[in-house]
Amino acid sequence: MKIATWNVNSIRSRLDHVQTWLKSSEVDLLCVQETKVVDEDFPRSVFTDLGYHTYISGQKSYNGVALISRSPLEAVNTGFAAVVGDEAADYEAQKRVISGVLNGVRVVNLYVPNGSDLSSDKYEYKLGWLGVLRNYLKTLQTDHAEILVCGDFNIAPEDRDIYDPKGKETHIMSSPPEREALQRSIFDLGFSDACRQFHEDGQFTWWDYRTAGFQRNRGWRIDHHYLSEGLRDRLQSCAVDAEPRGWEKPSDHAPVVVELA
DNA sequence: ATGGCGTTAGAGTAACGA
Repeated sequence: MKIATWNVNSIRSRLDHVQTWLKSSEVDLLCVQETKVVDEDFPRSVFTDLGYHTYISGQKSYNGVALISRSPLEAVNTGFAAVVGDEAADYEAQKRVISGVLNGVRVVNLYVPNGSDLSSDKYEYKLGWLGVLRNYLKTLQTDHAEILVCGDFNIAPEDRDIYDPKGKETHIMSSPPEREALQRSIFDLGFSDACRQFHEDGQFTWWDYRTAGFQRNRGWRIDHHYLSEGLRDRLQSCAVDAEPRGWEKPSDHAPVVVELA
């Protein structure tokens, strides 16, 4: 089965791209971030007409996540609080988490806060959010042997995931505290980076709209698939599809696809 | 050093993203 993650930067602005890409990529499940739309305005029928089941958690203007699946998903839930309860109360307003079970695999679709810059309140929010993520995933692990955590993490795990890492220790998405939080919330729980099973470097997933970032391949790898131990042996491929980034009026992110046996 | 581009909201800019 093929599972993709893609930050579309507004599902309504990217509707044509998402439809076109769904048809050509033939993924079983597409995990979308930054839908930027309240649930009642989500363009559901477009995907229903294409034969997909849609599960959404959105809000006005910002954030928003969705699961678009060929088969119905089981046990879908949204937000951290559905799993960890009151501890996540401060993080429920922003819609950044949706999860469902496909063929026995619990798939978690995340839109990790950006953080703005290191002196911002949003940076503290990002680190706090990642702390709750750890408990959320630990709790899921008690019920599910096989978990895939994917999404826009807004963190480049290592310097080789940035086109030019010079000076990036004070930069959002690559500062040491963010990387340490990723270590605690993902790698310390036994998850592994699907991309690293196939690629040593490159594989950028985001290029800045400004300064012709894509044309000059000034990219960052910040969208990821993380696999529980049992899924590692089933991983057939992990690849960025940079093509839609070159289309007219693109999202600034490209989709990343994993194939599991 | 700053802003650069794109989206949303909503009517001129401002917030936000990364």
